[in-house]
Amino acid sequence: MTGSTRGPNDPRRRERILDAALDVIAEHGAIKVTFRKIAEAAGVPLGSLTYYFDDMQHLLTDAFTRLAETVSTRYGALLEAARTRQEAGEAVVEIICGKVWGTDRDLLLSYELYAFATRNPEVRAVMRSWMQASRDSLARHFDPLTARALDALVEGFSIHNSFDPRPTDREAVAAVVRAVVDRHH
Amino acid sequence: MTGSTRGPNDPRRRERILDAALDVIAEHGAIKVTFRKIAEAAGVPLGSLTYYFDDMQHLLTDAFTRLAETVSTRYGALLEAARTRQEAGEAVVEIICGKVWGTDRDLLLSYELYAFATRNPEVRAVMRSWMQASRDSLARHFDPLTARALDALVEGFSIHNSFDPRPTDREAVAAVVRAVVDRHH
Amino acid sequence: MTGSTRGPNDPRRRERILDAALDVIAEHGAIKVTFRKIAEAAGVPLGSLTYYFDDMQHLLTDAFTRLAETVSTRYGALLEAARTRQEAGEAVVEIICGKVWGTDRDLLLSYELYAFATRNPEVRAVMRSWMQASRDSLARHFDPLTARALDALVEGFSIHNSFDPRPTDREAVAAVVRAVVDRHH
Amino acid sequence: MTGSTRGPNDPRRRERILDAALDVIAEHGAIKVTFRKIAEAAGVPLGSLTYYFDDMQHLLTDAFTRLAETVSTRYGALLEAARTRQEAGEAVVEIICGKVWGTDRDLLLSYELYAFATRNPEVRAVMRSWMQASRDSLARHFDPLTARALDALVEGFSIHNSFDPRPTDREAVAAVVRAVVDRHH
DNA sequence: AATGAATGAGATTTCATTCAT
DNA sequence: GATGAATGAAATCTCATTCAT
Repeated sequence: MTGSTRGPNDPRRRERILDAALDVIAEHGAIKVTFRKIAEAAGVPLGSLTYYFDDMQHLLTDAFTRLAETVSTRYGALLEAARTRQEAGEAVVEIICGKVWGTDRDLLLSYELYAFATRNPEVRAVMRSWMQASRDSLARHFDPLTARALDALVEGFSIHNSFDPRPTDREAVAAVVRAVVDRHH
Repeated sequence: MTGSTRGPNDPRRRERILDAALDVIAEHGAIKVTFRKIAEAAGVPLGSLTYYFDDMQHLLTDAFTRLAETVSTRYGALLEAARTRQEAGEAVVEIICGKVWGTDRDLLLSYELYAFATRNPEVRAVMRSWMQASRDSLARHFDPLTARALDALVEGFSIHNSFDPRPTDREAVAAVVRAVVDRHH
Repeated sequence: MTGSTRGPNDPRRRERILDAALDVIAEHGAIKVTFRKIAEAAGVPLGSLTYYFDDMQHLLTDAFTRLAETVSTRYGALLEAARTRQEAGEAVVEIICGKVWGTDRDLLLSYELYAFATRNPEVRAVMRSWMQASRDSLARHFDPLTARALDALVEGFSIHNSFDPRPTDREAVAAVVRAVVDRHH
Repeated sequence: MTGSTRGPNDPRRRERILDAALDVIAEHGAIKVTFRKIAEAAGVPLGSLTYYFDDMQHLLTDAFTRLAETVSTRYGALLEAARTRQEAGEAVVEIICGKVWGTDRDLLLSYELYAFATRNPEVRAVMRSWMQASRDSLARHFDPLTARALDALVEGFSIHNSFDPRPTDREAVAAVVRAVVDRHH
């Protein structure tokens, strides 16, 4: 009996439940999440959900919090790695056009997250931290307004591209980013 | 004999139900929509919901379609009204900072809309028309890429501002818009 | 405007509704009959059902009555046509093995009929007339008990054959019928 | 602590529900079965019906399967008990005229069963086993065709007698059975 | 006479949550 | 600590029937 992945003493179970919840939301939509579906997706007994989480509201809060933190971390890592303005600008383009955030799954989940956060102060706070963190990262290379503008571009282009049958390509996105970055000149 | 509340003469009932559905979503979130809440909000008997709509899925599809069309129309009107590049740029700023779209209600509904559209081809198609229409309006004054960039800015700034305790102010937004608009100079 | 098959002044509409009701029962089972399905099958407006019939109970009563009469007539015609004991015996075999009654549809409907008749004195009376009529026909060639026995054989073999992957064939049935007919010898 | 009416210890509940379902069908007809009536008859909470059975269709399938098995067992027991041709013939008469199967309740249920089985392969299979089993029992004393003929007589006489104000009496039935049994002589 | 839009009553079904073990 | 059988409350949905036209 090695450290099994289930049964009593399963330290990762809580996290697996949250990930499963996000999977279920991604697959069926928050509108159709049920305990049963989450339990099944997580491979845990039904009863353990209400054992770990007081109720669905708390479970979703934690799940969306986890999502925001995960995405924020990935997003931040790319920006932090940039050493120059040039690299920072390229990182922004990469975030928009690459698969950093632009995964269909993550984007879809972010819509659900925004909707949920609007009604949930706790999650809203996490989102704000994320927003602040990404701006701070950008602010190491750009002035505050440019940081905000780039952040807005990431958001807007990502969403529109995901619905667009002919998304704005990397070259074009880069041109817009350059214009915003060089706007004082 | 004014429009009675009963009998076969209530031509606007269908629309009233859809508006009520959006109200309920705005108030409680799509995650908590129920027929009962919608019926109450619309002031119609419960049974009439499934008389007008095959099931909840169809009702929501029609409601979100209506939302997309409404918002698109309002959005488009502002852009169409612009006679010069200058005015078009100001319209973009107005859309971001004014109450055209930025209503908390509409913004919140748009998150739910995006989430719903991701799973619903019919609604997705309406969203694409909307996106195309707003780009076409902008394209009367700007080149295609600038149109896309402005559209992305509207989306991104609106969302971020709605979550931001200290939103980017009108002056700052205008500066960014100018940079994008004048990016060739 | 020739004598159209629908619209006002449609003398056959009542019968078409009853036939449609039987079709619906045959297709979905009495357990799932609805006014809407019947109206659709009959090609008549929904409202005409309750115009012609007080309620579902009455409609079904009339439909099953019609069924019993139809089947009884067809059944009786074959027996009446027989001129000799020999022919009467052959008619019985034909009823069992041919498609006189043994249609899957009619047999299925007869189960529903029996179930319905058990609770409905009016329909039960029709069924009794039918039973009496077929015995009377048989009694022109056979003594009363033989008539009853043949009637029972028709019932029993028809039912069992319909469920039997390898039904009793015509030759075998004929042998049994002969044994019953000739039982005094 | 006897078997309590609540909590996880009610091993016979599933069967009680099925019996209650048959009771309700016998009383009101399959056409009017509802979860509520069954739950009341079984003395269980409404929610437990869909806990034990996916939906009404499954519940009825199981109930009719149970019916077919019960009746088949009782029917079979009488035939198995027969030691001689003579006794087997008497058992057949007893089945027709006695209260083995001829109960109004069981007969009525069998009409509903036949109707249901026609649409339900699972139940149809159970019915076939039953038919086969009773023929096999008879075949221990009679040739295969005689077995089929007796089986048909049981079916036919039982049904007709149940609708007949003056049913065929035991003596008469016995005479017919004898004729079939002795048909080679 | 005939219709079909409309609805209320009730059906099925779902599911978060409880709680005995 | 952990479970899953069980249930009540409420959801969705169906449909016979009514009734204005």
